[in-house]
Amino acid sequence: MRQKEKVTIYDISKKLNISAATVSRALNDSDRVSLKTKELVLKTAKELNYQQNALALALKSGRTFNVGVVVPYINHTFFASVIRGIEEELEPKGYHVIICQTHENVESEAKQIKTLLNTHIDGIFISVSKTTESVKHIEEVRDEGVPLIFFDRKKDISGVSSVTINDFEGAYEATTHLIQQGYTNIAHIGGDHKLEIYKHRYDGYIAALKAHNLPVNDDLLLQVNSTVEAGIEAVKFLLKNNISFDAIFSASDYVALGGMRELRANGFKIPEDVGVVGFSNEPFTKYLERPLTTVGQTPVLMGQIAAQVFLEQITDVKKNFRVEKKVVLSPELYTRDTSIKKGS
Amino acid sequence: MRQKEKVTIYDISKKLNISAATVSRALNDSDRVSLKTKELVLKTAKELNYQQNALALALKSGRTFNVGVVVPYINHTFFASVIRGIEEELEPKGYHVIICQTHENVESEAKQIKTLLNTHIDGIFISVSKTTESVKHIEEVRDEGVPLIFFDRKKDISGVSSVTINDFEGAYEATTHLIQQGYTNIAHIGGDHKLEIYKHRYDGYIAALKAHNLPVNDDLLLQVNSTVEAGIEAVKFLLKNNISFDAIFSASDYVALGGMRELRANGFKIPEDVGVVGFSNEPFTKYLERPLTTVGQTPVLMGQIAAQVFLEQITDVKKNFRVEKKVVLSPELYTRDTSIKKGS
DNA sequence: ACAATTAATGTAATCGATTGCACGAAAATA
DNA sequence: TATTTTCGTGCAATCGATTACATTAATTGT
Repeated sequence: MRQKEKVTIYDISKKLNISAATVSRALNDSDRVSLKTKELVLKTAKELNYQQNALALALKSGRTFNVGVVVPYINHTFFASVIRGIEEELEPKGYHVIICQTHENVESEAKQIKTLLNTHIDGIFISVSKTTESVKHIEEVRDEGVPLIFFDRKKDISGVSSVTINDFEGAYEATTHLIQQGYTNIAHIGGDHKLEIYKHRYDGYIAALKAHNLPVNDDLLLQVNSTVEAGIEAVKFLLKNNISFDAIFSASDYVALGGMRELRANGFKIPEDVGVVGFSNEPFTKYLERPLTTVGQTPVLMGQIAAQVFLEQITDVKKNFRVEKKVVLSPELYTRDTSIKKGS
Repeated sequence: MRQKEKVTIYDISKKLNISAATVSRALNDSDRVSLKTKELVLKTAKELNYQQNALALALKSGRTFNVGVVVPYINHTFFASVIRGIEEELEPKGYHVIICQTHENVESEAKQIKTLLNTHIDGIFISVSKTTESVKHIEEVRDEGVPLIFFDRKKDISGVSSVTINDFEGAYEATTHLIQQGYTNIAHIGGDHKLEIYKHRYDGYIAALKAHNLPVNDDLLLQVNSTVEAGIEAVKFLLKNNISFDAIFSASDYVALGGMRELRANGFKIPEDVGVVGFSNEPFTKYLERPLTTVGQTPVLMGQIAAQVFLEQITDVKKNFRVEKKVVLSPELYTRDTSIKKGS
């Protein structure tokens, strides 16, 4: 019921009739303590089940061994997997991961960062929200000297490292794959270009068309939210306006799913009449009766690498210089049923 | 580059030529400070952009406003959603959530808890790993006087609160639904009974059969891991041994999915030849071309309630008594395509 | 006008660990 | 033997905020 009184170095020092300073030095294996006392201290520390008080240490040293991760939503598979990657890499080094979600809201994002800074975390990992335009709250982190690492969704801020996916390449490959399968009239249902990732996917799509001498048709370009419903609406819009197309490259698996629903509802066969490629390799894509071709992003790896960049960064900070490291991971196309024309 | 020097109450006290004690009292709105100084302090605090040092406060008060959440895997939708619920409830009260994953490994679980305790968190939420049998490491938390709340997967320990789903009821309803649809030969592919949840789901299944005067056939009872592959294997096993069945109630959506794959591969039609019901309402279940009937668990709500129980607990601890609160949430059956016989 | 309250502020200890400086004792050197 | 090193410890300040207790100043009552 009542708190067990914690054992401190003073308890050890009293028991052995030596000063707390010596105990501290012994526990830290300082070479200024005799072997005899060192062993004695270590022994009694074990006996009394001494646990170092992390708070006192943090107050003194300024390091908490806590890092913060800020994401739009933690129960989105992608972000949860990145967090897992970070956690797996940092946990063995004694770090704890504090997670925060912004619900795609800048104000929330700014507030979360503020409280994280106040909690004296040793570093921050962030994937910015869709609504983030001003980056003042992010620059503040950098200016306080706290290591900051962007992952997936970044902003261009000098002196900040980032780990991202090569969205351009992923989109280019996906589009090229559709072209090679014989599709020539490929629609692109993308997302808001305020987020770099969607801009890059768009660019990759355009580049692939041009590389294969296909015309770019503005009618085939849409920007929608990343939901099943938005996908349904997008395809409805295309059909209603009699815009003809024989394939869809979607910047979101959810949108692709919605789109396929609507296409089937209108009698279109996939992949015979319309080929479909999504983006993200969401877990559900491979469980569909007709598994969806999609671009995979290796989120766990992304988290691990972000963590490694952080670890490099803190040793650099000690040396009092800042490196700006930009890591770009290659995506992988998972070629599945929805984009393979029969007999080809 | 270099750390901005943090502003402390001493900076304020120097600037105003008053003692740090008065500053502290003013900031805490004590009634032992004159209104004049109070305003003055508040004003200069804002001017200097003073931020309370959470570490110093934690060291003094023993409260860190951090809580720990221990789950098997954080990128499983269910757990991620529970965490989200906890986070949403506690964040407005100034708490931070520290997450840890055990990878279904007791040793890891024990270690995580140990380091959490050492970080002086204010409470721990835990869903135990599959391999957890001894509960010493968990009792230690209770004995240290740290509020502890089980969610979903619990162990019976006196003096510890829990928030769970009524798995019995969920299984009972799912099975009853199949019976009402006209299925009479229902197999149950469950999980290891070491986890209470699987035992309860099994019990619910049995109870439903008995309530409808259906015989319990041991051949129709399997225990497997919660994976697609295990589902495939399970159905293969049933078919190979010529065990006839016209429905499957699975304790896992993944297993149900694998089972359906294998059934279709063998020419069975779902739901005409075999009805299928899963458990968990994983996101993918509703995106299947033939959406899966499944039992939903309201994980976000579970997290929120767990958080509320925690908040009650800490006020109780102050009053120096412990309440053991057991909250059991009702699951909800999502009736979808895989269990509705045509024309019925 | 003087004692008794009350109001406002200051002093110093505390939370637990770390660390520069100082001190005494033993060992090495002259 | 006298003197300088070296070695092991202890003292006390520090990190930043809180709070019991002490102290001073202002106010009230008689």
